[in-house]
Amino acid sequence: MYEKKIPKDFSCGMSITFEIIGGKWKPCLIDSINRGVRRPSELAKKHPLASKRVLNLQLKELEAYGVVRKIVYPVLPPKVEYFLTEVGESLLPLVTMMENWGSDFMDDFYKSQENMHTDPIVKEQF
Amino acid sequence: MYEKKIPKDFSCGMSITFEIIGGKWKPCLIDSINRGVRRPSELAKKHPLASKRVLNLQLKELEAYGVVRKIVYPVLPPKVEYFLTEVGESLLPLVTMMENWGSDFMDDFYKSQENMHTDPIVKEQF
DNA sequence: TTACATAGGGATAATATTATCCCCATACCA
DNA sequence: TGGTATGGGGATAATATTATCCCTATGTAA
Repeated sequence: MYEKKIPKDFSCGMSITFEIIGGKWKPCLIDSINRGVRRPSELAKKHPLASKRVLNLQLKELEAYGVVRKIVYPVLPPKVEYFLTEVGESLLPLVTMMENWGSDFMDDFYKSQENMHTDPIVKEQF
Repeated sequence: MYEKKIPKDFSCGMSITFEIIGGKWKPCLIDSINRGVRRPSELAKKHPLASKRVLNLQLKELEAYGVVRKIVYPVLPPKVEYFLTEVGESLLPLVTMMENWGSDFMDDFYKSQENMHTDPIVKEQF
């Protein structure tokens, strides 16, 4: 965490939603925790492309916003588990919908990447 | 546009969805265009907090991905209109859902910002 | 002793995104 | 001539986000 210098405008719902799930790995974390992957080490194995550092940071934010709850067992070696709160569960339909839309759009997406520079339509008459 | 150096991983739908609507003003633009605000100058007036520069950039990306279609009328002063494509319209339920979720969560959100540093739960017995 | 597993975070570098400012072109109007 | 409206973008600065590396702590097992 560091101090933000550009004040964020949270007047519309969209900006809040993005603040909550806008991190690179947050939706993945929510999904994984929901599927029963609860411990940090397990989450790290599940997302090898993400550094542990970032996963920790994003879990911390999710916890701060009440999306996940963290349970620390006072044992050694340490044991920690994350669970979705009610708020976190209420995000699941949204996360699912975003995942599904992206999957459906995937084919078009790759095509649009090929011809990235198409000319705009110019209407000659109107 | 500039060359990205960290290759993005578009293997899951979520990452694609974020690529499409992940910009700061993209959901706002999609929503506004859907509501009939089609011309760049109108969009700029509707979103005074955004610089025209960024709006242009994000409109360009939306166009490149086939979310909006740009129509240029060859007149002076210039006239341009943006419309949602089918793909763009298919995003509307998602955008609406994100907006609604954020609005519903808004109260909790402000509370969670007040006590941002809560202690994690420590289970003494398990 | 050494290594391992576990969870966490400091310090810094790299990259990505957005903000700011200022310029272009052109028809019209006063 | 000078100002206005319109759409667009270059150059650069500021900020935000993520990546990399490496260190802490501790009980257990080899």
